[in-house]
Amino acid sequence: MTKNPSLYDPTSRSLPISLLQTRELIMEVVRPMLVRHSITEQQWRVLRVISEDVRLDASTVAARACLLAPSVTRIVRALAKRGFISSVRDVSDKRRTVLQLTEAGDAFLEKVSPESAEIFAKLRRTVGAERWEQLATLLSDIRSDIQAKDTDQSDAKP
Amino acid sequence: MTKNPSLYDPTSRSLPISLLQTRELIMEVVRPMLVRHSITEQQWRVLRVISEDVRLDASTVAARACLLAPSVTRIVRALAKRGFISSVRDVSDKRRTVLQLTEAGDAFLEKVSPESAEIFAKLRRTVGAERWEQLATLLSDIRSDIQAKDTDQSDAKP
DNA sequence: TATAGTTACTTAACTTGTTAACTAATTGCT
DNA sequence: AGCAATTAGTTAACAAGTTAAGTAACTATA
Repeated sequence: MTKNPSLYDPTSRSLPISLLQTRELIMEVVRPMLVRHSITEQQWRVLRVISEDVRLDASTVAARACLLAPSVTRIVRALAKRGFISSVRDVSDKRRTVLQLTEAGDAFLEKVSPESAEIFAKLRRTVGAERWEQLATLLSDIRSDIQAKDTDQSDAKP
Repeated sequence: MTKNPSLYDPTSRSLPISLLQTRELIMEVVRPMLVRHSITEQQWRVLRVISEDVRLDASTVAARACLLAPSVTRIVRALAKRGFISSVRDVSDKRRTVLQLTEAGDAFLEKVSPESAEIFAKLRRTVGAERWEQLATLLSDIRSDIQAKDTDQSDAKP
């Protein structure tokens, strides 16, 4: 043990660990569904992110799905091979890749949707709808705060 | 895009994605410190978890640090090699490995501590102490709820 | 007290993520 | 216009996580 344990938050209150543990607990419930549909967590995230916009470039998808560029390259290849997304070079900026959901990808999302909805509805009931919403809002607000601070120049080097 | 986008939460409110994004944003600030001290995220988690108890077996550490058993085997080997922890076979149950922080491990934690504290103090100010605490509490409560539900037998098969 | 079943951990093979170097395209500067 | 600097994405080498099988130790039961 540490001589001075108070130097750190208990891991149960350390935000990075806590966020991870909580996510893990939720994913334990969700994962069997993803396995049944032969899709990985990361592919699922990418699919969800792409479904939210008409057209999105690979970098944006990477940022929103919390993935690095090389991972996205691989995942995009896998999803395109399966026919769920199309990956086309941007005409106005030929460095960029434009990703779009295909009909098949859309159909897949709609097929999985009821199962997913049920799982999350159950979780939401377990946790309580109010707290569930509270957490979603808190996380979103906190992300804004940190990002705003990251972006501003108040502590940039002179 | 999906024909029926309302089937899913926007990824910005999907709890699994949101938890990941928020953690990632925090870790971006913390990671450089870990790199400076030549320790990986996972090793750091294990060290923190072990420091909280006098003696802990490998399985408990795995659960608390959100790691799988094979990963813990490797990480324990690395941390033991560096002299930060001791890994001894339990005398009363020879299947178990008892992990303990060494003097050197303790010293390491105390060396890194001020840097870590400063980083988190800054983050906490950015986010607001109240919201920071609110999030820690919410996450802890929600974990309890899900775990309680997992453990109870109300929906077990007959 | 055998022994079937379970638990704790390790090892091995495979799959993913990560870092760094590379290509191609675009932008900014002079 | 010309060229350095930046950006988007890929590839390749390596490190980490994951799954499955294996070993050793313990527990419950007949």
